Amino acid sequence: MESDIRLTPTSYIVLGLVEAAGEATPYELKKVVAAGLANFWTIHHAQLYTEPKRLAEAGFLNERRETGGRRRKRYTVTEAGREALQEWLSTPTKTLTVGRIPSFLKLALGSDPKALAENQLPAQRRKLAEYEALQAQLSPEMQGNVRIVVELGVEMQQELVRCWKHVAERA
Amino acid sequence: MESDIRLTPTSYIVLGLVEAAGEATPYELKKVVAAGLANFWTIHHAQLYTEPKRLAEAGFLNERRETGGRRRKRYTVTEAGREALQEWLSTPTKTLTVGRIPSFLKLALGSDPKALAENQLPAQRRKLAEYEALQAQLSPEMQGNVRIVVELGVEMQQELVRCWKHVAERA
DNA sequence: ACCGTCATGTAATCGGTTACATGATTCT
DNA sequence: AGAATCATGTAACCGATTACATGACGGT
Repeated sequence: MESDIRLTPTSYIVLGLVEAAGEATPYELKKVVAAGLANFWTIHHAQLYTEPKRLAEAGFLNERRETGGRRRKRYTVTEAGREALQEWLSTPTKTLTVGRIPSFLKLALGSDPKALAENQLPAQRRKLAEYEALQAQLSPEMQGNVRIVVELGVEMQQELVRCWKHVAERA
Repeated sequence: MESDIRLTPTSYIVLGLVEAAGEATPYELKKVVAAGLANFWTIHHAQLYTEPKRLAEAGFLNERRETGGRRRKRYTVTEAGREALQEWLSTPTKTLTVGRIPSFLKLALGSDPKALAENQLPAQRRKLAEYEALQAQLSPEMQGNVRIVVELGVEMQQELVRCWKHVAERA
């Protein structure tokens, strides 16, 4: 019950997903992540095993081991976990910038704008198409914020395409 | 001369900045970073000491120690370093998505959209104003890509503001 | 019964972050 | 001279990434 661990975004992802599922195994989390979150936040399957363990040791999750079959671990959030999550959810974020955009970094470090844009633009367009496809096949009665987040993701991708178009046009 | 280290974005930042400066000490790099790059890529001063050392050991930088005064280390890029940098600069990036956006993550994990937007929007607007101020005071004959990158940064920030406006309006 | 894939983890590594510590300059 | 700040690094920690390894299940 070392309750004083540092909670990272990964922690809140686990807390949030377990909370939403009611109860979950790491593998189930993995599938949920792959189904959407993975599109705008990298998270590796190993973390979905180590992080719940960490959170359980700190008292934010309950860990229960199955007795039969695969004897896998099932997690539920504790009261403390729910509180920590709610507190985080209701606090505005400190970092207000878009994260790291590798292609912009290349530009900043001296890439030839024209050449880079010519490579980047089509790739960026393909990615946008992917996102829009994802958005299209979202079941209409999909509840909650998922729809909104996907929409925002599409908007950001459109903006990226626009950015590279500008660079390309700048001759 | 262990030439087989992994080169991370941080590596290329160091290579690129040293290349641009011709020769530099970690502290000089720190100042250059603070002057611009820091706005869209986090990098800690400790890395500006450890990373050049790593790169020097791998043969991508030359390390020369001052004899007098502070006896600090001055770095220049080697031919190998220049090649590695150029190769990276001319390769299109694999990651085509905007990086991690913490506020979007909160939304995805169940934040109340309305409430979050009301907090996020003004903060996001302030950040945008900062960027625009930075852009305005960019000396007009500032060479190369710096101007472009700052411009793209502003565009992305504007997009973020638009995103949160949409969320807010969605009632 | 066997094989391939799905499922479930652990271990090792490594870069990024936080903390600490000390040596030069500059200012009063 | 002493204080404050600037400059220069090292050390410890820790989370994220990569690799490895094994067990269960479904199909043939």
